[in-house]
Amino acid sequence: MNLQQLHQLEPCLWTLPRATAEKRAEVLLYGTAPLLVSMDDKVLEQAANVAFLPGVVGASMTMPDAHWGYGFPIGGVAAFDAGQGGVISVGGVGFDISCGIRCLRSNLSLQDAAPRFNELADTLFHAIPAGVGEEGEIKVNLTQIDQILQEGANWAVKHGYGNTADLEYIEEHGRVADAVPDNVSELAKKRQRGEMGTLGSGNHYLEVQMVERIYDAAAALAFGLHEGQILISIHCGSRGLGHQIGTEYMLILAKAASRLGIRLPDRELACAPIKSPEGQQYIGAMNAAINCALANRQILTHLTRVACEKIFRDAEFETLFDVSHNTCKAETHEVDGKPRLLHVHRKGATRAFGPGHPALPERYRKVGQPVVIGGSMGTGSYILAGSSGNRAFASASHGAGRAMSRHQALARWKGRALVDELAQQGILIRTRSMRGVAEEAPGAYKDVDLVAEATEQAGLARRVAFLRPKVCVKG
DNA sequence: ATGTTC
Repeated sequence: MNLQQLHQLEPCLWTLPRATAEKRAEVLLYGTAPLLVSMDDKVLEQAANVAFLPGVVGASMTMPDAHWGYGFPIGGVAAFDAGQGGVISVGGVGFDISCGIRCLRSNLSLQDAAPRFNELADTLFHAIPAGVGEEGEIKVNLTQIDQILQEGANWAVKHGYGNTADLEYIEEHGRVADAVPDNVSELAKKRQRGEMGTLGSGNHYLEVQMVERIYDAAAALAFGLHEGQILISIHCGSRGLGHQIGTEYMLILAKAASRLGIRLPDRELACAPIKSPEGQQYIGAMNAAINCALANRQILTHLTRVACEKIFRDAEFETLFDVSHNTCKAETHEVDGKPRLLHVHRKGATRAFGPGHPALPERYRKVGQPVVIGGSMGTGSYILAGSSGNRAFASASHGAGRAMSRHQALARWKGRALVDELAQQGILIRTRSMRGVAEEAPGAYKDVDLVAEATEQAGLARRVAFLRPKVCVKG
């Protein structure tokens, strides 16, 4: 991205100046100059396109890890006011609805665990179904799917996957309201029958990590983190069901936009007014998919515990938090001094409520919401805490963010060589797809350290801990 | 991201 066309407002905040006659909202890009320079021009173009959508409030924004996505940039945040013709967009949520990260903290130290990492890697690889279309041993029927879409992680706990303590540390306590299973097609539901408790593919993973560095002692204490501690992070989403909903509603919302005469700067921005029948229908289906993803991560949490207990008999894994980073949520935010109910699209962006937010579990309320920046394979991840100040409608970065396409990565790296290289660095990879590993090469991503640093400098969230990967089951 | 070109 060429920075000449931008105006720098702060060290980590940039804007695209408006032409006088132009009727669009502001465009705000969070990040350092080097991160922005490394981004494709498409990111700016897409963020500017979003600023033209009806009812956008404040600004169309991008996080420091942004990259080119379908319609909206990944790492994009935009809020809409239903009362002002605001829209809901499939591309603003993403196809992997409620993709996110479940983070578990353990009572194991690196010293305890390291001698058995090989065995742990094999056991987790065996216990966690991963790969495109891969099904697990758990089969559910369509009636049960409807219950899952309604009850989210609560359904999983009720059926023996994990415990009620987990629920307190999931966004919305594991279940979002206003899910409408009837708005989800039978095909979407059928695709999901064998995919509950599966990891999926692409950038999804299960990683065993060690807390290598603490940045904020008070927040680390609240989050139950200390140096040398073993954590497990599970990155996955709503699998076939969410993807099928995205595919179907892309068409439905495109037709609605055309029927209502909404002019789209890019056809990939298919959207409908929040108040329209199609908009409401999608919101009901999307919420159902969020519950599906929350249930999926809850089941995976259980499978992870069972696998770990085979190796470490006294191991305990508590849910630190579960963040979603592909959602649209109705939230109240203060705009020009007045509270307003807004539909906040976060696509490849994490909700990051600051200290004192009433939605946070009591244990974390003083320090802010745990935010996870999942790094690329083998580089490391960060846990942060939401900052006060409510910047970007309380949002933060979600990962390292791609720096090159999957295609480019395939041309440049070989999966087998990467696995060997990472093993030399003490990182054990288990995968069914060497092609997937090549696509996910660490070099195909931005530097996660720079993303985390910029996230903090931009005032979006503050760093609490750095996690070093040890074992990675790759989707 | 995705029963990876229904």
